[in-house]
Amino acid sequence: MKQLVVSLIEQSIATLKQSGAFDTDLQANIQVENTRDKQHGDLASNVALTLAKAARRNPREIAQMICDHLPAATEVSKTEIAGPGFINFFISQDATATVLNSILELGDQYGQCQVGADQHVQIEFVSANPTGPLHVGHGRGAAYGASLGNLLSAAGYKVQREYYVNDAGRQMNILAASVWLRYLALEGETMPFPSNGYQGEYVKDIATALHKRVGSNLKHSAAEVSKDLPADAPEGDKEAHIDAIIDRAQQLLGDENYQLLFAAGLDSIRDDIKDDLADFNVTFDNWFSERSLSQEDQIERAIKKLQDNDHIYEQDGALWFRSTAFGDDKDRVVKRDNGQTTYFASDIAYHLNKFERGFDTVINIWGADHHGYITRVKAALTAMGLDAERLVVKLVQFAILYRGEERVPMSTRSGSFVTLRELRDEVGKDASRFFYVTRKTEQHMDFDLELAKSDSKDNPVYYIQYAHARICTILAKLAVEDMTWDQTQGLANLQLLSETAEIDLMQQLALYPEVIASAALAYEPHQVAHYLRDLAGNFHTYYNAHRMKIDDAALRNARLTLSSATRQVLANGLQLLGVAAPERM
RNA sequence: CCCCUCGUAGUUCAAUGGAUAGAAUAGGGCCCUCCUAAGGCUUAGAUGUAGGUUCGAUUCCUACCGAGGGGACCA
Repeated sequence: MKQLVVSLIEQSIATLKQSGAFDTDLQANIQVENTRDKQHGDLASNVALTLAKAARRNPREIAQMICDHLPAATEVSKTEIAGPGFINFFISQDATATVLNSILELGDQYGQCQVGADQHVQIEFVSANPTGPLHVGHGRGAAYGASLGNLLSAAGYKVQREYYVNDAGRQMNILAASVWLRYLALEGETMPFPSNGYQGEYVKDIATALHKRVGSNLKHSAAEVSKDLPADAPEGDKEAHIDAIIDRAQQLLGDENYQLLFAAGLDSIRDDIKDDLADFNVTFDNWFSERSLSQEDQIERAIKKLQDNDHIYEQDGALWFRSTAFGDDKDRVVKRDNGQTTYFASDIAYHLNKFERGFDTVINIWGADHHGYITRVKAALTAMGLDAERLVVKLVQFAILYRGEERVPMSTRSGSFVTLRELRDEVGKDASRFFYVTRKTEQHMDFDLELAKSDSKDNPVYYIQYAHARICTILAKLAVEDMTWDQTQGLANLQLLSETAEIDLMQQLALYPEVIASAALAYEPHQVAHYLRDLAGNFHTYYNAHRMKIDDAALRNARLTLSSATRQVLANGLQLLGVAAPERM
């Protein structure tokens, strides 16, 4: 419809140029937008305002000229000039109602579009360290990434969803050591738990499972383990203390048994995260192991690539990437003087790997605490001869948790956090998903657990689901009143849908494909959430004002057809957000 | 000190540079002999401060104030 109006305006301007009223070289940038206020018609263009300067006339005069020369179109019932020079278009009821044909024909495909043009996009998100269960802080990134993936798919992109498993770093060794100490305790070998170890109950659970499986095979005496360890905090250095325990574990257990221990922690937590996310309706196509990078020499290869391009230098025994040449604040170490590559080096290799897999666009969803990495990662990509523009980093601001007035402190290490699982149990999957994804990612958000738990009516997701369920119930209970719904008859009688509420609802339904395209291009699923809220509101208003189960068969069929189309769009939108569309509530 | 994000009704959030800044909740007042009142109607209420860019700024730029997060040969 927008396209039609644009072309009408184009034709009018062309006519005016031919008649000499406008200069032939006048360039018109024709924008047509949906009006916010129905008094301004259905579509509006500001073209006259933008032409005012070039044409040296006042905007209202130009608008009048354009209106006078618009070709006739049955879809447009009326045009008006308003305000400073807007041209408002009123769309006929007939043209509006045709959207119901599309919706019912396309079903769950309605709203899909091809703005993605089959481009391959990878979305990497969550990627939390597998050192403990996900907490509510991860929930936002999970909800956003999953919804974005669905949205981009609907918009015609080929999407791969990936989780980067940080299974290579020191934190994983700390986890292994933590599991070991809990395991030893089960064997009666107790020693003080390191202040820097992972203290959560889940570590004990992993130890218990491990103990059940391997018996005493990993046992060493507490005296042996704790002999000559550097002091823990507060007297000593907690980092040196935990590192010494890790070294001790590797010495005493040997490589094979240490790997067994390590894998027990990693596998258990990764599987748990996988289940946790699946229950949150978040699934991945690929779980990418950081360790696979070093096993396949990809890190060395990435560093070599930077070296070949002359962006690496040696200083103080370490290898540095000259990222300042690409706008970074300081140069970054990729290989330490002890020969170990840094986390950043893994990141470079990982991103090189991603681009080598042939994605047109690579999207990283990162927590706001990672913003400092954007510049350096993009610098590395550029230095390796890749187009850094193809890496899109979306930062997700933290959700600040409240319990009523009180702020909930969050810390993984101390084990004092609200897990995502607890949130789901308390608030519910649908409400949590919707709550997270209703805000745009840049917005800092307050998450009040008390509010979310205590009274679920405060959450608009139920309002939308309720609209869906209402329609389902109406259709399901027709038989009780000896009534039928004939969709073909309904579509043949769409001209009967002339109430304001009906026209508003149809117009809202017609907007859905635009919302999908717009939300996808902006990477903003929250647009869909807000749209659904509005759509549900339109339906509730309609429902309260007019009856659908009525004796007049023609009108009944038409109204039920409209309701059914509304149900379809609500279901399609909720599906994108990973929220259920219940048939009754 | 430097960098990033954000400041909009009492509260939680919207608003491709456009017309009278929208919802939801909380507060006033109404609507179930009627398809689900988890609903509807109605009323009241907001752009942190100061400049700039222009026909027009919540939106773009600068400074300041306030909130959150970064600034390792840690991951």
